[in-house]
Amino acid sequence: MAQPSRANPLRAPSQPKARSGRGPALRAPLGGQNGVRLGLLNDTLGFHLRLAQEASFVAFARRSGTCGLKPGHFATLVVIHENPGLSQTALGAAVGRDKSTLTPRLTELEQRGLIRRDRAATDRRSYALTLTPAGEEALAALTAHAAAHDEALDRLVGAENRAAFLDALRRLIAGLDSDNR
Amino acid sequence: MAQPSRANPLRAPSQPKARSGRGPALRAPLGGQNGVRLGLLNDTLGFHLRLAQEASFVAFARRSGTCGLKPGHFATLVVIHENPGLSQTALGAAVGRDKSTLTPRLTELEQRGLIRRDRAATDRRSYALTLTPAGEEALAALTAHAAAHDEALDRLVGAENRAAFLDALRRLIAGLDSDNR
DNA sequence: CATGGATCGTAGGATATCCAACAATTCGGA
DNA sequence: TCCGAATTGTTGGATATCCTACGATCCATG
Repeated sequence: MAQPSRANPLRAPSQPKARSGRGPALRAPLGGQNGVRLGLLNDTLGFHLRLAQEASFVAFARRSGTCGLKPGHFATLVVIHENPGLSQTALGAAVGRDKSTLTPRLTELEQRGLIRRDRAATDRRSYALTLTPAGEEALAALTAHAAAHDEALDRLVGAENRAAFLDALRRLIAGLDSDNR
Repeated sequence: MAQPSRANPLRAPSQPKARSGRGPALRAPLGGQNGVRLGLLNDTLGFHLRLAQEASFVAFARRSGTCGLKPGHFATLVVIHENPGLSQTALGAAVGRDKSTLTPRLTELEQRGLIRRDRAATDRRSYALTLTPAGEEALAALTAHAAAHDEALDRLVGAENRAAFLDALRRLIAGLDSDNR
């Protein structure tokens, strides 16, 4: 049976129409606050995990973009800072990216003068990654953005829930990671 | 100052070496359980959100792959099932994907006979999406996988924490989404 | 000290995703 | 009624990511 399709909340978001046309396009509210029913999805951890992560990613990108660096660069710089001399493979394992994904990212960071890739003396296959002074500066700037970002997340999660929330995420990571290999 | 690099836990994961070489490659534990320090990342919601989401995605993909469908297909089918006749744009808004991303996905689902795209009578620009009987069957199979998956997530999060965890995710989605546009 | 298996970083191919631009269509005002 | 603005789905270009394959290198075992 075909939908009556009159005053049908399912057809198109049909925004209030008034927009001061700046930037890309207004995105419709996610998670089915449109009048679109999500059914099973409504009570599913996995789906909400995805939406929350993507929203967080975009929000962080908006902040960090002001200094010409994207979210992926942040984790990269932090880990190099914390572990000077580590290899690309080890870096990838730590930040959760394939080593082949890091190749162009590190090339770019090197060309921008933020990191150094020295051939490791003890193993000439690998590079020893370090931050340059400029890299440390960039990291400091990014760190400020990251702090502000995580504060925003904290406010949404609620300070009293933060620890439990983070623990739950850690359990998911540890538990699923052991499955995923 | 160059790293001494002897007994240096930062160089390479250097797995226990014994592997029964099957499948792709063993992935090193994420989240810096390698001996690699994560520094700031260690206490950051955003970073853990990303790792948890990706792990969940991969885990679900492994389940759903057994019936030839990927995670993205699940949300698509659920929402069409719940909202027969909706448009591609409305679907995209609900599942959090750009309409142009859905074009090839819907084309594929249509070719596999799982959905129908009828031109909407009232608006000939848009399609009215519905599930075919085969699509309903596929959805049923996927739903079983999804249920098992979310049970696995529930176990890791802890039944007593589930509601609070989900609420926190919802607050993040709602709060960040309003920023991200 | 040879040699085969493991590991390093890179290159290439495949996918998924976004945004911008487009033709077709709809809709709201003059 | 007519026209400009908005919307629909598609296309094309740009990224980010993964996996596989590869040459170079390392290392454990003979």
